Amino acid sequence: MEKSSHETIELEMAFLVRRVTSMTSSSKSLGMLDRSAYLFLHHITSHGPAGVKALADEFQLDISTASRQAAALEQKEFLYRIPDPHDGRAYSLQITELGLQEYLDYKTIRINKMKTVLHEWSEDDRMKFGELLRKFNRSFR
Amino acid sequence: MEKSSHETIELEMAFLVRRVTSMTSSSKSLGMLDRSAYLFLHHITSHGPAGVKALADEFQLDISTASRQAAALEQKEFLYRIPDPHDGRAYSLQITELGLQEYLDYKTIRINKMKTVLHEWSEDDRMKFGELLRKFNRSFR
DNA sequence: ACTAATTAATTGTATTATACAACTATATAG
DNA sequence: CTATATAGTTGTATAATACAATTAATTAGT
Repeated sequence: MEKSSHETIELEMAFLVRRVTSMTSSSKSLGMLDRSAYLFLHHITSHGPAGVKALADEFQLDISTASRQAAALEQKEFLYRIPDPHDGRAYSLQITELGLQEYLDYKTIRINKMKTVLHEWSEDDRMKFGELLRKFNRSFR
Repeated sequence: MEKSSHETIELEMAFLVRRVTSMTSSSKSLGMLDRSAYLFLHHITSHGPAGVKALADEFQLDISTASRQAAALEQKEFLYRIPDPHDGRAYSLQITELGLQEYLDYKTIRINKMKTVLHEWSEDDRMKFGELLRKFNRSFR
């Protein structure tokens, strides 16, 4: 009996998460950015400043988790906060020069890892894979 | 400037891991299997009994982590161990009826989740996605 | 206008997955 | 037959997460 496409995706997804997790945790030793930190910096870099709530929503994290991540990034001086002029409770998190530098450096490392892993693939397959991954992520929201 | 395929994959991969992690952690409340447990049961179910070392290698986990996972599964009576007749240090982990049941139940839940997420996709895209995910995972080893 | 309900964020606490290091017991090689 | 390697366990630490309680500010209902 052949595996259905759903079945294959379901299984390979479990594998994938394990593999990617192990890949990122091995490089963590060298003060690397963790996954959420990377996503935060990416989001702020490409969509502009955001508050803790917005980041939590975007990444389906509990607000408390997002708050701690933001605090950690602020403490490392990768982000700084300015109070929202219209709402005394809220802050806007902005990226610092140092944060941007760190983000770009880490991104380069990640892209190079991908290049290594995918160097034998056809450009066609790589494009298709990227496209389907994006589509899959969008299907989730 | 267009994103390169590597760049797209790199970014979407970070998203994906976050999404999938959040999906599985939300269902965890109901005594669901965690990711590694699921992978262990899958592996033993489809490749036969295995020792802690083999499982650790297969999933690129530290042996201590694999040992604890195995112990947890044994404690829940999803696995049982029999001593290796040729090596007094080693054990072979086998799946119990209960473990198999749990594995199959959880698998069904996961597949159904995938069906929900992917119901608007063409079967072509689903097949291609599954295929590329498998290929990606194999590229990693 | 004033109390009630809502919201943004933080902090306390617990859990889980993980790694690394130290250790035990067995097996294999010089 | 000693020295080294291997399978597995246990101690300890860390990171990412969620949930609950709390604080301070905003918005809505009467």
